[in-house]
Amino acid sequence: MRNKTKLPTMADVANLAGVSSMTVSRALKPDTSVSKATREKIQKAADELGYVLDTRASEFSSGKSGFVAITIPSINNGNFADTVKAFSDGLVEQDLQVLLGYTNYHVDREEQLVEQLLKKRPEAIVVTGGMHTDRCRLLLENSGIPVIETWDVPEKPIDHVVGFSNLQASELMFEHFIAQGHKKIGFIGGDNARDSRGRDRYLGFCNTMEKHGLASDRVSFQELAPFSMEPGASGIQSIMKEWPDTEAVMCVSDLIAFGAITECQRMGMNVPDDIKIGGFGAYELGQFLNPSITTIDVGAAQIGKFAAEKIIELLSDDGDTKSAKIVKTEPILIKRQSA
Amino acid sequence: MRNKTKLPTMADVANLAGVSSMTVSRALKPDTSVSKATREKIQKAADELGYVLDTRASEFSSGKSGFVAITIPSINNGNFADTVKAFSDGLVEQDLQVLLGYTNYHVDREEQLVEQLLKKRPEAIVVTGGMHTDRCRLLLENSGIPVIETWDVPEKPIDHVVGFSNLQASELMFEHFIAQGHKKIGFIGGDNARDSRGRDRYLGFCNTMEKHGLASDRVSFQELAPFSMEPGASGIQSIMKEWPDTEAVMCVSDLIAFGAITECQRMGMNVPDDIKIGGFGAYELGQFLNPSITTIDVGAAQIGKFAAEKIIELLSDDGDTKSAKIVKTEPILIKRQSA
DNA sequence: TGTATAAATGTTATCGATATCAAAAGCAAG
DNA sequence: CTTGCTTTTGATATCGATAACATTTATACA
Repeated sequence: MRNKTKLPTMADVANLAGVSSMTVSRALKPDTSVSKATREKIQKAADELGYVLDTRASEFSSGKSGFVAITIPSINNGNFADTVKAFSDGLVEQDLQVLLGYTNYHVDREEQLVEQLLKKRPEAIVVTGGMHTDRCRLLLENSGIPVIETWDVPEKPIDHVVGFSNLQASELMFEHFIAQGHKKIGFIGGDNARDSRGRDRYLGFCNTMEKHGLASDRVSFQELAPFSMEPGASGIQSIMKEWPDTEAVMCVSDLIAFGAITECQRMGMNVPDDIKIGGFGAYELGQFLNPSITTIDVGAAQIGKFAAEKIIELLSDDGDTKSAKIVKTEPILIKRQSA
Repeated sequence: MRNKTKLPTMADVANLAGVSSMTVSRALKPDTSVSKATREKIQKAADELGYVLDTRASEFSSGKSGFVAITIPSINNGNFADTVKAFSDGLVEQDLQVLLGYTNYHVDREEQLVEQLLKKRPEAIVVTGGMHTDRCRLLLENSGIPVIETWDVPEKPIDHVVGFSNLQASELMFEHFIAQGHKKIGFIGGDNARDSRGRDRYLGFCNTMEKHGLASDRVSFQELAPFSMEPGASGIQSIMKEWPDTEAVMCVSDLIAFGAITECQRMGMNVPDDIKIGGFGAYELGQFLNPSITTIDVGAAQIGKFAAEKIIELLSDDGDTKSAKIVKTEPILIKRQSA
């Protein structure tokens, strides 16, 4: 049955234990001066009433919310999940909880989300990427809390950054293709307007090709920004149809690469003998597929870990923070079978 | 620079706009009686100050927290991510936010998490599975809010349930194997002590085998409960080493099946010609792998959707709720290439 | 034993928004 | 222009915990 009666409050516990509510407040948190006997008495009373602290009141009163916010483009993406996991693991000890929101690769949704999150007065906020609406930027700038942009190195950072250059990262793959003697190279991407990191990877393609005097027209952009596998299949189909002599293709993520490789197999092509396919993100599945996927490891977990460390430092900030505002992680090429 | 000055409050906005803070409060939410002129004046003042509502104060004052809590075993799992996504999509319109926590398949961690979440006074809570510590159960029972257990049909539900029988679901696969004439059938699972849903799938194996007078000893349990692919590879290796004539194996999840299938390929075996491998969960990657993975679709998204609908109904509850306390989804076998 | 100091507990004011009730302003109809 | 109604706005108390300060009790040491 739905219990409509009011939940017990601290005052109820105080009454039952025969102390003041202030003493209850102290007894319920560690490292506060309450005698052992009193603490036990209060704990007993609290248990008896089934008392659970109301953090809404607590947060309101103390002015601290006890959590940090993080926004990611998609919840259903192993890379971002790794970042979030490392991030939250890094904050557990500080008694900081993580409030997670996902933007579905839409800046408008991000703006809405950031506003919602800020209303809850987090102690810091982490966002993915450096592309925001003007209002979102303003909200973040005026929030009065540390802001960390991740997974990218924006030209004009709002505050702190933990990320890497998606452009340089993708160049690693194309240099790898070119070093193997390939010239007819393609790229399968997503919606560049919505996903600036994907766009930068594409720009890495263009740059590298240009640098080596090669054409950069073998490109297929698939609609879906929430990366999944199907666009990889369609993407490779359309590239092979238009440019059947393509030698190597990089996909904007490993999931796309997965779709592309398995589609190649269904079309009777051998990867890597007939065509080389590279991915991005070092997803677990890339290790196990036959052929295993050559990819770029961007250190997704590391980003989360660094962001957590940064936040801990910023929140415990006695005086001025010494560490760099911009922390760069180093993407590396993981050479496997597919390319 | 870190802005240490206090953020503007509603009173500041009221001052600037020349009205009372109560009027500001009303102007900032829809469907409340404020004249158009006043509302615009207030909106202008709020924008000018960069005012963002403090929901901590708001929640505290109104007694409503505006969010619901959900716990899942692992953040890094497409199935649960689907449930969470559908769940949060279903609640967006109600202005209910979702606070997500993951238990890492540990009931102790779940207890801790549930307590943390309840402290924030959610308006409802959704947990995965029916296995809880005694204290966790008690906390949930005394919480005074709707509780929904999902992904399972517990024998003694706490309150509401949206789930399915993992035991019956896995039987579908074994009946499928047996209908094809196979007798030497195996199972690759995880840590049954921690994952009761995995254990039920194993029990489905035992039941079906027994029912048909077949042995159920071809089993490998891998340590990792946060399912990933590697255990599939080790699992199939150990089964094939001990029982080389095994004809069909079901894996406790598609990710395990993925690891098993690709490992078979590396060992030079053909799936499904040499051995049949089934999965569980209908993950996207199973559709694209060659061979595509025969699996059980449990309707992960549907579970989230139903849970959201239930919560909306329960929270808007004028009188007594009419709908069933227990909602069962219907797992189905998806026949593909691997089995 | 008495004084100094530390530890334990209590009192009061307060955080910022909102519920509730009260008052003022706007408006229609006679 | 006045009565009676609706719409809009305001004043005040309040949610439950905690910060800050005040007081009492315990402990140490001369």
